[in-house]
Amino acid sequence: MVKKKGDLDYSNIFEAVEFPDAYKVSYLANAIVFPTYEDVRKDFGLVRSEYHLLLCLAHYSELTAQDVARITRRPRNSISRAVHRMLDLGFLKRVPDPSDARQAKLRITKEGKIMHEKISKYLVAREAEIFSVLSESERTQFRDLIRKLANFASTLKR
Amino acid sequence: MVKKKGDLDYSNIFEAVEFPDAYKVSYLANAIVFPTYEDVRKDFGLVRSEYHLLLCLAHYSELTAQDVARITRRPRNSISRAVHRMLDLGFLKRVPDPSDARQAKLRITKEGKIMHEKISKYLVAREAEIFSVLSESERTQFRDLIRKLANFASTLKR
DNA sequence: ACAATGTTGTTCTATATGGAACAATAATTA
DNA sequence: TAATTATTGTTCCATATAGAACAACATTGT
Repeated sequence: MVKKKGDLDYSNIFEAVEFPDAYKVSYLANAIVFPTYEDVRKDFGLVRSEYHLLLCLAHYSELTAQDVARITRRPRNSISRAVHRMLDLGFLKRVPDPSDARQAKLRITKEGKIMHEKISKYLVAREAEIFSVLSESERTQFRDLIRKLANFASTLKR
Repeated sequence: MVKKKGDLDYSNIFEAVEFPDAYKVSYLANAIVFPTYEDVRKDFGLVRSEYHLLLCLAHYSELTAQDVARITRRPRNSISRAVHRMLDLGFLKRVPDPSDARQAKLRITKEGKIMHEKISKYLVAREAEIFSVLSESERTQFRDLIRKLANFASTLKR
């Protein structure tokens, strides 16, 4: 019996690696999160920062670019670039802040909301697919744990 | 009492978003995984694909570039580039496969192992820091759940 | 045996990315 | 008030990234 290519068990490394939990989070990022951003880019024409901007402004009525950078933990310049593109696309509007001339308040437009809903629908379906492997109670457990981790991560210095 | 900048609760979005679990996985990737790759680049001089290569070959004695791409879910060309740089750096050696002239078997060198151990040590400490927010039993729970998700993700078509 | 199809590793190219430096403005401190 | 320090948003730049096409070779099917 000849050893075929597919016989190599690629998932051994999940347990062998010295930091197995962090590795699997990283693996999920590579296997799911980033391909998903790529899908959004291909299907909806928005890159990661642009979508993040839309997402934030769909949930907070008014934010500065800096706020978005903090919320999403992305670099300011990426968000800055994204703001310009989203303004051009008509998904955002921007008004200077009279009380602080350095910054400008961003709001989502009607068109932006529509785009956000389309993308959300896709991402909700994708989430359902990924988490279908967990039972209801497992999913509840996971939700609690990932919440703790995310909340903790949000307190780390940048 | 004036509302200060820091008062905005940036983590509201964790619960408000339409796909809260997937969002938090993505957030962890942005907040932790990718900054960690960045640290590795700055402190050890290896980019993501290069480190992945080292990691895989520290755990599997012999792999092709394609194997590494599959294991890590990264594009082949990224791995290809990484292979050349790692050969130059003396962290890898490569021997053509006599039974298949298309491919070559990769192995880690002594120097590569030393580098891998240094990086691992850093990553183990980082993992400990991140997961310190969970109790022992929570961590066990999380390990089981993330294992299921990662194993499932590894079955998804690329 | 031969054609069609698939696989491996590579180069080329276009784009996304984030650090660094910057100007404008605001906040803090002497 | 004046000087220093911090913040915002921006541009510039160097690099990481992944798709696409490719040549070489292997496999499959007829």
